[in-house]
Amino acid sequence: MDTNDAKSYFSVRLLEWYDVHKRDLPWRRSRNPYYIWISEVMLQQTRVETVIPYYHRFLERFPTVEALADAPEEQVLKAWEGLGYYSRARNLQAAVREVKESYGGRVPDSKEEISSLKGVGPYTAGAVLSIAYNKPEPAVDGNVMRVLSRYFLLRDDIAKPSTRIGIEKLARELIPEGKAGDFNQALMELGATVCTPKSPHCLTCPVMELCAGRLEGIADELPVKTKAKPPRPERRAVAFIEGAGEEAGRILARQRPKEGLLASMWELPHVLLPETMPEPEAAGADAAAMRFLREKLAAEYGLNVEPTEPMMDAEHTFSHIHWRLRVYRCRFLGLAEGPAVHDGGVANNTADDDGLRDGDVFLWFGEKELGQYALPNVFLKILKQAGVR
DNA sequence: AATGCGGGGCG
DNA sequence: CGCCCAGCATT
Repeated sequence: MDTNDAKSYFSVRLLEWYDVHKRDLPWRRSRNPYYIWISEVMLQQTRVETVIPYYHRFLERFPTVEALADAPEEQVLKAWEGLGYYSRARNLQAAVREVKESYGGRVPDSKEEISSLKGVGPYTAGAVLSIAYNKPEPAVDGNVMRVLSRYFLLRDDIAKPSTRIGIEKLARELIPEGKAGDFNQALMELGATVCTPKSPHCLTCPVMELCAGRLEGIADELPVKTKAKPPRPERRAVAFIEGAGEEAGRILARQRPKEGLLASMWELPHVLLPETMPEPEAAGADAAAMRFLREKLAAEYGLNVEPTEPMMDAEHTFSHIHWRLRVYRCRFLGLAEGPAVHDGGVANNTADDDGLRDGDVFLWFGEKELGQYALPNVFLKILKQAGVR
């Protein structure tokens, strides 16, 4: 069996299979490059079932390049709330604004131009060019690297950037004339539904007969991938601060800095507990944590509270940090006020170890604010469990 | 090349 | 409940 035979067999059988087995997905009902682009950005690191409701809501709110370009960033972030990797939303809007200004609102169809847009890397560029414009460009994501590693028995570590380059070259050679969009989607579809990471369904695979990984009996050991290092643990004390009088029933929230982790998102104020603090189970741990929380919030933000009792625990794992949160109910005493940065908010500028902050914004959160500003899922869950709405 | 950046699903 | 999934930007 010649390698070229294995290649053409793969492409032909895969396309036949896709024609019969492709899922009916919302973004497959259109060739609108803007729609395809939105779906591809949402699908980065995110599974299809999660994306579908976001995709519908996002396009309902921002139906065109123009609409998204002209929207306040705050609304875009809110529409992205819960999807994670929020820089995707920020980059997407920056890119769409560039498309409006420099390309007359038309999503560019050349590799160079589309790749120059913020948040558009090799995968997204190839996906939009092939699916929306049927250009013969590879679109290599994790699915594709897994499928091709198995079929061609590639033992290179897919965690290495150089491996992706090599697989892109291979994928480019596999694209049948005039069928780039369907072929790339077929490759990813196979990875998502048949050639799955664990216990692949080889017996229903359209290319099983010539799959080198299966024939060698090691399909489920491929692809080779070095493991990521485990997230560093952090324990944090969270302040649940209920308003009184005019602010009764509302909770004090803080907007995070414009850059870094969860940029610009809203959250309940919290502080990192030193590793020297006693474990939560230890006697006196809560008393120590509440004292630390009070002192740190005052020093860091000029926020004066009196923690009264532990309310609940929560956990949240990022790829690189693991948060163990303990939420403490607090009595609000006052906030040193600075110039208001956010409409209706209370801003406070304080110096800390890093120098002057760019302005800490606090805001009482009620139903209206919850519907308007974006919070990470972990804080949404805390508020929901506390009965705030 | 290594690291920062969320959230969800599965066995 | 521990483990796995993984594009793009920055450094």
